[in-house]
Amino acid sequence: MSATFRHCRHRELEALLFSAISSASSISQLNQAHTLLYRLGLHQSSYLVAKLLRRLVDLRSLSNSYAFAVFSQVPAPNSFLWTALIRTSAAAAFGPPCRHPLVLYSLMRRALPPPPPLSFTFSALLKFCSTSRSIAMGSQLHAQTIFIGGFNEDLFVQNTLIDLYVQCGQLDLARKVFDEMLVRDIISWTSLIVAYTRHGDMGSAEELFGESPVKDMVAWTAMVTGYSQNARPNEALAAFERMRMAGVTIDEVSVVGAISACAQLGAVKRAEGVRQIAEEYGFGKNVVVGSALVDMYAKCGLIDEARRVFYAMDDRNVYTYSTMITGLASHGKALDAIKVFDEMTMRTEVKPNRVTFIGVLTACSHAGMVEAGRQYFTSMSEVYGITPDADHYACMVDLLGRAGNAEEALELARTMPVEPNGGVWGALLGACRIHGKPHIAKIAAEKLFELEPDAIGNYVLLSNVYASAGMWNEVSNVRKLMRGRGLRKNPASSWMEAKDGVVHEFFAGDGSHPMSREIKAALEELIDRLKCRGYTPILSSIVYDVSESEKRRLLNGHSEKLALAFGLLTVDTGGTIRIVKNIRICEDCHLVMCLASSSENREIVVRDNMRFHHFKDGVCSCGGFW
DNA sequence: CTAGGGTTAG
Repeated sequence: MSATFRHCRHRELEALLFSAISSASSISQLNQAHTLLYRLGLHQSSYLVAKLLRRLVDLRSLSNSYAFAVFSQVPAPNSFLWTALIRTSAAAAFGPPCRHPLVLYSLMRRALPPPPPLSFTFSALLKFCSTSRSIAMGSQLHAQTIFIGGFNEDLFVQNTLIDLYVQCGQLDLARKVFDEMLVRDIISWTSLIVAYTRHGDMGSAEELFGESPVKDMVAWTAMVTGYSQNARPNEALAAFERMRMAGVTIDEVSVVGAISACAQLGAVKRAEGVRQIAEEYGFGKNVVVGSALVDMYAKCGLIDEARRVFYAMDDRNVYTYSTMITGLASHGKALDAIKVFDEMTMRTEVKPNRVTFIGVLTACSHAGMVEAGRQYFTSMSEVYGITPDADHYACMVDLLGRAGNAEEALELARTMPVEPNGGVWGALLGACRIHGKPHIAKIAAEKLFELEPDAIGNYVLLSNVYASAGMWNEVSNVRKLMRGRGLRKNPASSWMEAKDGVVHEFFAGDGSHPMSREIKAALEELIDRLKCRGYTPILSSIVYDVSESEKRRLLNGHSEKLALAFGLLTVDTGGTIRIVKNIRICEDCHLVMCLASSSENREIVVRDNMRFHHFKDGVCSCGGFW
């Protein structure tokens, strides 16, 4: 009777302490729980100590000596406790007195009577190999699993094997494990689907997704994010829509892929729709969702809405701040970007990272703030301990070159302590496009043709520099080079979202749009009105050696002008015309937008591949820096 | 226990 009672009390106490450990949210609370265990004589319980170790891993406050000390107090650790210790050691950078997970495993095998090894212990070892990318150790363990009875049907073991090979970049081996599995669950399918999406192989991902017998929220989300991360925003949104149609519930993670797809499209109506869904479910409070929304609004041209979301957030981390800074930079609001950076560094605990500095440096560059840019560049290593990499040097080359100092930019590219990448030479070539330095452009382009032989834009840029300088022989040489390498231009296009959310895309000189005739007429009328106000076409924007009248004809066929005319015809009076372009806006179109913004009394926002241009009352927010 | 997340220069 009293034994039963004592037993009951013991069980109750154990349950109480178990929940105390589970709810510990800091290392000091965990310490208190441990002290309690000690006082009550329960520090020898494998069950409770194993929970303690697992909580230690969850809290990421890993102290291996502490873990080992706690473990050592248990006289007869069972296999659960051993496994927890292995996990602790696998999660940390192990050092004395902690041992390597495999060593612990052999100690465990020696300490315990020889039972068949537990699958979850083995999974913990495999997981360790997977996180530490130890393919050699992992495949040895894999070989062992083959001889252990039941492991070929054990989902934990098999799924961890898939993960191991995926993490080590061995997709074929992961697929082999998957194909040979006797039983598969949704996790096996999804692991492999995600592996394909991360390798950019959406075809295989689609195939697997189609074949998988069950599709849950995570699997659907994997497809949505897969499309989004592979720059296929329309398909991402379509998948998101199908997912909701199929009645699958969504969570914070599911909406992020859709939000990021809207950011890529720059389509405001779609964006508002997805935002509404996110808010309906109350996901807006989540840091990741919030950061994605900030990015989405910034990339859709609604920088003030991005700012509102940013300031309404409760938690902001380095992603949130970097996104806001980069967003402001792309809209040419350098001072605001710097203000956000200062808020972050002076009033919060959030530490800037390398991406944050890329944002700050581009902000300076896009506003011509050379001295401020130099100071931030110096401070990043001296104050924040971040060593500038090639991307940061690219920003500096851009900063100097854009401001008209191509010689110093070239000098920096030549003397920088890390190997210059395509970004560095590309920034230099871009500077030459603005300031016309054919001899420097040639140096930059030669490096680029080696580093990025297939990047068509570099050839076009060089040929443009030569064309502006009237060096038609060199222009034709560049064109020959392009042809010789079998490169063809990505068609330039501009697109615009209509009132109903449908996206209309325009190509240069293209007459396939249903309203094509009206658009052409409206454009001609507009150009005539602008000419009365002193507009002269900038013929040098056409880089072909053709007659002047042909140049005029080509200029008026530019896709952004077609989109502008479509906007003037369809956007309500007083509404902002928002155009997205896949390449940089040309000088003539830039001028036309400026003039049209005042003559038509319209705000026009153009997102090109680099940044935003806000045209209002005849001026552009870029201040001529683009 | 094992699957899905946001920022990057020309």
